[in-house]
Amino acid sequence: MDTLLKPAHIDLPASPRSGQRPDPNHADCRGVASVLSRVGDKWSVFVIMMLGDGPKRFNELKRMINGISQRMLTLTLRGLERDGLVTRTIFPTIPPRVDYELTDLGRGLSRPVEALGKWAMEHLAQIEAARTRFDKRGEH
Amino acid sequence: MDTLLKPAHIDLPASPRSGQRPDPNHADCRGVASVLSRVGDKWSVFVIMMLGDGPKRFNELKRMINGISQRMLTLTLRGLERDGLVTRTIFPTIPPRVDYELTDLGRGLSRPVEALGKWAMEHLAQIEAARTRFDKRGEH
DNA sequence: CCGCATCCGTTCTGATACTG
DNA sequence: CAGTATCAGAACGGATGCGG
Repeated sequence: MDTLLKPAHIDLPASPRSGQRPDPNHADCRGVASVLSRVGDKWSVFVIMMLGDGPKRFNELKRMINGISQRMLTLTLRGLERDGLVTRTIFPTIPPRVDYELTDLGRGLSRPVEALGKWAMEHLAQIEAARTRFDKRGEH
Repeated sequence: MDTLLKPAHIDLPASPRSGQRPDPNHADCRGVASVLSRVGDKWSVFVIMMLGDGPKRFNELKRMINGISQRMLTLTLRGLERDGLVTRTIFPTIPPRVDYELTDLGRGLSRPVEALGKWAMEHLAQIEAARTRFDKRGEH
């Protein structure tokens, strides 16, 4: 079990040398980063959104997201489970069935996440326009 | 200028085979993903937050974030600039001075982002507890 | 049906050194 | 001070095959 499905996450970039003196204001930045990188994870956001509707099965999620590979979905779900954002319920039937559902914590997170998603959809055009403009200028 | 400071971003995972039939509901997921991955970018969130206070200089930002390397800060700022979220103002003085500031678009984004950051800080303890618990069980 | 493990290419990151 | 170039190591991500 050496390589496992390496979650890796980010945990902490490990606080820098002791010689440094970050503003106390930003002392918690590292910790926050580890939470945000879960959210920032491309797939996590989608999974959280999909699960906002209610519990889903593995392949149901896979189908909904559709661009995701099995591996990444497994990894994402594990990460979410690890962080206490989703629960994993196994029904030892044949064939097996596994349901994923948001915890209260996860449901709380889904609100800001959906706000972000909403914003993203509304301003998508503007951003893409800006991107195109920028790229055109850059290609000197 | 071959390797440059490769931005790479994500742009689009490129939509899958045409044989697939994702719910129309998720047709725009890909586009949203490219926006979210900017937000999800560990550093982007911090930069946006820092800039929420007002314009900042390059090294000022570097100092505030403190875990970031010069390279990553440059990359992050470029990406943000590309997306039309921040402006870059150069003062051709000696020594040179460059100010970064949120655009209106960026300021709009900073609201949901800060909500997310706020949530992250408030629930950090719960998440870390869940993580520890999970890891302890995993280390069979 | 659910999910773990391995191979293996691609991408990201940090450290360092060099310009204007 | 602000930024670029380069390189080597780490992490990510997908495809495939196996097992409960």
